[in-house]
Amino acid sequence: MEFTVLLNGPFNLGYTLESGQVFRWKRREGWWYGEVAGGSLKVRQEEDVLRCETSSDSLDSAFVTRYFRLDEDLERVVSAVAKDETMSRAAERFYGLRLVRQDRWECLASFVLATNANIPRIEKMVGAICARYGAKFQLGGEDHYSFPTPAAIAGASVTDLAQCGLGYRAPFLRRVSGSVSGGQVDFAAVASLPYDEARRLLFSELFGQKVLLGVGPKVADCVLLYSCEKDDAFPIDVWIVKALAKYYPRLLPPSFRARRREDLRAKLSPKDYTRTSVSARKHFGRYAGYAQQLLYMTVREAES
DNA sequence: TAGCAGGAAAATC
DNA sequence: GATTTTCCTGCT
Repeated sequence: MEFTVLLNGPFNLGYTLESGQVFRWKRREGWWYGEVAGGSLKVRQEEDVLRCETSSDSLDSAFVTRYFRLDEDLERVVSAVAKDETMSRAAERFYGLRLVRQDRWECLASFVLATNANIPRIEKMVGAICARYGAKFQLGGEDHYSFPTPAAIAGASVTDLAQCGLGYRAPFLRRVSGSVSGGQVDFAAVASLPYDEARRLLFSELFGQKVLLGVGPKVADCVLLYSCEKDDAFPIDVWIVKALAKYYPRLLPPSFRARRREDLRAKLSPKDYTRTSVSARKHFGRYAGYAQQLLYMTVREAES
């Protein structure tokens, strides 16, 4: 199916897909190709129009609008976030960057794999589990694979999963898949609750065991921000630590700053993660997640 | 609560 | 080509 979506607010497809929120999009000859919702979506931006081609009728303009959150007022977000020099420059430099609304299960599984990895590596791992456990479909003479269902991964052996280059992540992914396919994760409830309660739900325990083993504060924040519309979630990865140290040192705990002066590789302890999260969310406000995304882009560009 | 293992690939030197 | 780093979490 071919169609166009008329943009009635700021949007930049490239910034949005290159900001590390999604792992199944590739740019080729001016087009972006992504596997979403069990099908394929081919998109390019022509100023204020998105030109789309999709593999199924369910991937329509309503889906695209929903996925890219095009019905939301980005100007309002920008004006709320661009309160100082750093943020207004970032908002201008990466104007049109949006958070997407991706599939919750896919987002959870992807970020469980994201520990101790970089983006090319994550894309490789995700691609491998899709090719092995996803449903195959054809488009444009090519094979494509949908993201596997939780049951498909839960039914695999850890050894088989490890074959996809997951390493120590394989048992975590399988456990998480089992919890999700077993109905122990109520994503709808997570999405409906405010940040703190939603977060608690992701950390809930059953028989004294975490339901989602392998999901710590960072992964939880990513799931809340990228798939549950918690725009005030503020995931803190190594890049955000760099950005905060550079532009907002006062948001980092003094003790951590001291340690980091000794060793630039110093990592946030769980306690420091919480402290930083609280101060950053307070500082950046209800759209802290957008601020985080802009900081990420800014510091990545500055370091490259 | 601090330190460390985990595991493979990318980035860096 | 070797070393370091990489969108971290769990365990001791």
